[in-house]
Amino acid sequence: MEALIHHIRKFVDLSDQDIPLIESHFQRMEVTKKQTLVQEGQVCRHHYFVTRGCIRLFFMNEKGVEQTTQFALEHWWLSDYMSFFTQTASSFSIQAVEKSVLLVIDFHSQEKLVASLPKMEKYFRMIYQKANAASQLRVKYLFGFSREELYHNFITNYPGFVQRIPQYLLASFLGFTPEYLSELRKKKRS
Amino acid sequence: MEALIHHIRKFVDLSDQDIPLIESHFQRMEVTKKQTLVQEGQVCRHHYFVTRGCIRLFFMNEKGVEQTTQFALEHWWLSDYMSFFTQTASSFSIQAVEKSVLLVIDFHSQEKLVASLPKMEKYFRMIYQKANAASQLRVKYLFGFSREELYHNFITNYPGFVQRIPQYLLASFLGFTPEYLSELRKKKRS
DNA sequence: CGGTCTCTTGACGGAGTTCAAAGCTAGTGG
DNA sequence: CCACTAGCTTTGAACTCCGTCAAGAGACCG
Repeated sequence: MEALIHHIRKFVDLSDQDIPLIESHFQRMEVTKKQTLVQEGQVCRHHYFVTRGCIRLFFMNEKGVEQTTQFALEHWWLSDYMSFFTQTASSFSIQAVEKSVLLVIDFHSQEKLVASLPKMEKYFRMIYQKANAASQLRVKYLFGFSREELYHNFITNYPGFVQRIPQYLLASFLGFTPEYLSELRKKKRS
Repeated sequence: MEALIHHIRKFVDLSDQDIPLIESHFQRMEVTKKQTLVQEGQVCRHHYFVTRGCIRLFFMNEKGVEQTTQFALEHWWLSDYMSFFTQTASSFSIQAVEKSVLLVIDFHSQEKLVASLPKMEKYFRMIYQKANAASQLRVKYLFGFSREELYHNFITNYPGFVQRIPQYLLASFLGFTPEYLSELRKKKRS
């Protein structure tokens, strides 16, 4: 839980008595590699905070291939926000990429928490604002760069992360096939 | 201003004395077609609420072609959130697509407003949450559909909007060339 | 060590781009 | 209110990036 409290304190001031109140709304959860947290079509009931490990958001495209759209590493939040917010069927699945430790909060607990503690309302407002900013830039990269450039950007910006995940997930995240990724790697070497 | 108040009331309850306080933080602004509100490289100082008309977010790609990433119609919010939130150089431009009426609020006014009126903290939290949900779905569509499918989805989901904007903006938004859009339209007719 | 999952290689094809040129439309000023 | 022009849209040909398919080589796990 300390990781979460520390993260919240980057955005708002918490008094010591706020902490148990916040913690009481979350549950700690350990998941194994490839464990599914949410299945496309079900309601995404939780908002996930990654304490350790890595999870991903993905969907199945028309050809039956998994398309990853987001990763969440340590100290990132993730959910299918449409499903979470409206409590309707999810259009994504969520799965652990590695053995991970998560803190989870369900929709009603989150609403109760922000209602009872305005600091948390502010915290989530800021988290969402940041996520929004990141999405806008993501879309800019997707439109502004060729797949080859996306690959080069990614490996230079997140060299450590590239080590952690299999190639096929990276290809899926960048929006191309493992075969083409392999070709790019070869090109780079020579 | 009524449009904004009405919009806020869809998310939170406002008392009558809240209204002048809220209104005092905004400025009304009329812009002509193609008027630039923010130039890529400058700080995006405002958050824009569209009362009437349409504005867009775009950037210049390496080939010198404008790439539109978002439109905002009546009752939508728009900004370069990274620039707005951190008050650093923007990586997008914002321009009016048509003659429009906007309500604008600068970063410090918005922070003051949400600090003085917790309802507005909640309102913006919800606005950002919705925007987030929309972004996730947007990325899903971008990855999951071919450009031709994106085009068909768009014209069936937003038939009225297609009438309002020039073809080349639609092409830019969907991520392909006006030439290819022209080809798709021809294909559709026959 | 055997089997399954992951990564690599290469040939081929097709969706979408680029370039250039001509036709069309709409806004502007006279 | 018309005429002119700049900007938008259409066409078509050549080209390119990247997907598909199929087959082989590693790598990892029981």
